Amino acid sequence: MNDLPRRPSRRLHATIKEVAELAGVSQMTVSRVLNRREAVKEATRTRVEDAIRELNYRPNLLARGLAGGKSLFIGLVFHNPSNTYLGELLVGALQSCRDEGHHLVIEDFTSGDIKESGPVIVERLSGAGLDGVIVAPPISEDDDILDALVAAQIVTVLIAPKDVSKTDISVSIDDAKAAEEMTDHILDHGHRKIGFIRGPDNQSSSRRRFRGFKSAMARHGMTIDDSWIVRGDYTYRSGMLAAEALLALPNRPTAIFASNDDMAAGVVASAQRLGVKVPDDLSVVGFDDTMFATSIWPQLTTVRQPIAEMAAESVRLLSRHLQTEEPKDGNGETVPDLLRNVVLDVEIVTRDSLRRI
Amino acid sequence: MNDLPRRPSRRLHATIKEVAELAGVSQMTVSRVLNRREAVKEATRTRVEDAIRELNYRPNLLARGLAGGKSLFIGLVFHNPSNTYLGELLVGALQSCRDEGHHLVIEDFTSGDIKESGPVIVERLSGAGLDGVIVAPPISEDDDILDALVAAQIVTVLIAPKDVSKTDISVSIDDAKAAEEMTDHILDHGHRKIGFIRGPDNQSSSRRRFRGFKSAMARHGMTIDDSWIVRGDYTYRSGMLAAEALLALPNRPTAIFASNDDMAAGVVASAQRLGVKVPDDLSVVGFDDTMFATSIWPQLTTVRQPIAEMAAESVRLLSRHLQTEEPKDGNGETVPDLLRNVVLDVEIVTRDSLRRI
DNA sequence: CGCGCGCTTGTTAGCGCAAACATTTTTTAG
DNA sequence: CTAAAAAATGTTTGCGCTAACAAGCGCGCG
Repeated sequence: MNDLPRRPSRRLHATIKEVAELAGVSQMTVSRVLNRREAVKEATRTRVEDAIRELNYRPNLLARGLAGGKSLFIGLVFHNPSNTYLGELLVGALQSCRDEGHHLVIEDFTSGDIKESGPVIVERLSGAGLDGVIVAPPISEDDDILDALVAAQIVTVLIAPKDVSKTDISVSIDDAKAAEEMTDHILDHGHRKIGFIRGPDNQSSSRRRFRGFKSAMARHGMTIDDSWIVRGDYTYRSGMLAAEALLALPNRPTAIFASNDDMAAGVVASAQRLGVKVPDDLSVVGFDDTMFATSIWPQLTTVRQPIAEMAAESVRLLSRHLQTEEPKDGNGETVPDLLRNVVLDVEIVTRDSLRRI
Repeated sequence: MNDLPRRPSRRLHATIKEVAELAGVSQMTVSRVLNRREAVKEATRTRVEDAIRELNYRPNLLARGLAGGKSLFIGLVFHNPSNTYLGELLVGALQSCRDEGHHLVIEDFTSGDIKESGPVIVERLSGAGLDGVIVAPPISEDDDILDALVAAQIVTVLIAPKDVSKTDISVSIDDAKAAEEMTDHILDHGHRKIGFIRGPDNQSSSRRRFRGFKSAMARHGMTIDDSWIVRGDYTYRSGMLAAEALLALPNRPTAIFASNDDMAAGVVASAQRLGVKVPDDLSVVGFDDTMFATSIWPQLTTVRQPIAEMAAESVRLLSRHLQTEEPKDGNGETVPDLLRNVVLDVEIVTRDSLRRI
């Protein structure tokens, strides 16, 4: 009868208190070790770290958040992203949120009309009690919404914004440089006749990718045949159409650089339909490394955007700014040189759709 | 000069204390109203609810979790899902987590070898201090891992499991029925010669879909020509290959039912390559309604799986079980008739790849 | 040699909420 | 109409952690 402990399903996790006891220090010291912001003597720190390891201690995020006073809620705002993109975004953001002790609140504005939703979005966000928001494209390109966000004094991190100003916080990749590298890559494979499928002009990434292509070509002293530049709109269908146009040319390109994977997939489909073998008769490369790239056959050589990493970095940036930006009433203590605009590296992934000639 | 509002970034959120004051009751009473488990007089409840509304009070999840002793962390376990699937899964789960006051912890086992990871996965999960986990396919079909989970006494909800036993908690769709309906749908469009592309045999969904197809055909008194049944493996490439086989047949089908969208997309690509127009010369339908369905051209008529809803429901189920299943010492109070196996409805979405003949 | 200063560590006081127990009010029964 | 049970509400306590301040310690300098 004595065998009923009062707490049957008690937390198996050690608390900071137990760590403190084992290490022979106060809880506060343990907390300091955990948060690495204040000085702790090397010997003490080691002792504490050993105790942490021994007890397999993991701080309780709830308690930490509560005590710290920060509500720790971060919003992730998006509008009709591809599921692919969203999946990666979420994984990255979530990962980072865990590390930083934040909570992700999903704010999907897909249903609404993006035009009208500036104020609506802002209202919903500020009503949600969020400490800050991360804005994914294409909302991150929408001036109206951005203005509204600024006006509402919501700390905001933009992913792949139209242009980085000093006023905003952002994470992006260097589309132009990436496109340049990919163009170099194609040229390295011996191609000289390279077709390019542009994206829609209203997306800044699209413009930057085209610019990168042009400058690589220029750098190599190649002239660009205007008929080899076709405009698409980032859809599969537009890729198909563009490929039909390109392949109907008397002097047709040996390689096509589509500015995203959807269009590249469309190109491959069109080529196959027209009896043009990829990559034997035609090389095709894309951009983004979405699921399309590996789902179709042949798999696409493309540029991998570190979407998850961008999201993770956004959370980190936001977190840091949230911690510092507490306006201390009047005392306009300027935030030091906090990173505001991070540009992440991009990588060319080689698969089967580009061949050396 | 109407200067700065008092506290620029001070907690905009009311606390339970303020609500209590406004309603003229104790904090505890407010808490009771919020948690609806104990008796509160109608009049009091109304007063409290008014106060809550007036102050726009929202309970602090952190504090609630801390005080309640439940850590509220739910794990979502997956292995190499398509990003599409993952995106939907996450959105649904996250949504529901918010409603239920849980926190989602992403556990991605993509990197590891699924074969060997049974114990590893379990260890990582129990080490993470999770209260329960949701297991997405294909892990939810892996007996070893499931057994390990059961042995470790981790409360688990399976999404689309191999088969629903009385012992587990699951959310699934009725693949067979969905396939049956889609087959009816194709037949309704006048097709009599219907090719079917099976998925891999080791995935139970694949088998169920095939079964559904067969029973619909049988119900309509149609005999199935064996040469019209081709095996694929759920990949685009296998869809292409299958279509080539099917279209090379002397008496070829007028419609092809691929058991997922990836293969359906492959079929469309192959057909186009062979000069067979979709949907004019050949109708194609898929299953899942992934991003492929709308990305390619023509867009696929397919069966939409409510993935987000399944994830959301999983969280709800788990939450309910977590609340009830607290082993109350000896007193084996059986959980009442808690829902254990939920089957969600599926919907046929009509787009452009199926045509009436 | 003593004061003060910087470095390191400890102490105290909650964060917002719900569990456990205490108290008051209402209902029921005799 | 009163005692006891039941229902409704209040009080206290502490979840695990960190902020803010206090205290101990060693050191250099006048």
